[in-house]
Amino acid sequence: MGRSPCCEKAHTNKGAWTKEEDDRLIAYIRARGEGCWRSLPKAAGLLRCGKSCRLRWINYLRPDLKRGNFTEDEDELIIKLHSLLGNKWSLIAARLPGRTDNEIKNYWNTHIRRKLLNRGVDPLTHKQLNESTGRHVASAICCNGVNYEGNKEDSNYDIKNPNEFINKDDDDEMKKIPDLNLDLRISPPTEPIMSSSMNKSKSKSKNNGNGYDFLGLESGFLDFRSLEMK
DNA sequence: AATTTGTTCAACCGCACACGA
DNA sequence: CTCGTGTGCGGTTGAACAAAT
Repeated sequence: MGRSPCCEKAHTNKGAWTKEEDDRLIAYIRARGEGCWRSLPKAAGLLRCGKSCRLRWINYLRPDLKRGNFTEDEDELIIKLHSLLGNKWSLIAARLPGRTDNEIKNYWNTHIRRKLLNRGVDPLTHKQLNESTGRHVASAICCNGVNYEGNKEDSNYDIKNPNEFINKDDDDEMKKIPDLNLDLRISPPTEPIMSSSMNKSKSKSKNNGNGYDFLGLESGFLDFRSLEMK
């Protein structure tokens, strides 16, 4: 019934990784490098499927990961990039050094979405809720399971009259980012950069001087300044 | 102190795509 | 061109923890 499993699941561990498994994976990748995820578990002596190993490495074990809280700048960058790219978490992550798509996705769902709603912005459309259709307003509020009328943090939000939404802190914050024009586009990248960056998976694993070209700072393609405002 | 409810985030799942045979 | 395989992505789940009752 259904598809066959992505890999041999008999005799594979699931759930949280142990310290020992982490150590084995790190040691193996240090010695052999990334790639060949399907065969890696066996070679590394891990009872995990390749996908699980890849995810663990990318999201947690990679040495270039920046752990810890997101900064205000990162928040704003994520919001801006999401308005451009939608739920393309991997593309957004590529522009945030040391952050993973999974981390950003989680952060979006737990923090930023709420933050935007507090500002009266629909996280789906990035438009003011009062500019959205009634359906959008309803979905943004109801489907996120957030009750604004009962939320202390959202005391400035009048659900009956989003036009009246005022938040001094957010107003100050908007002054810090006056260029947050959500009607954005990305200027066409130059050819060689485009080909290297868009040729994602393969080039990524082979671009292995010391890992990834986060932010595209080396290539220049992903430089935030290349985001062009209308 | 015990229980319930809410939140966070690591990990899983299935699909889509790229690529080589 | 088709098919099989490997990889990456985005959505979802659920365990662990925190806060509220």
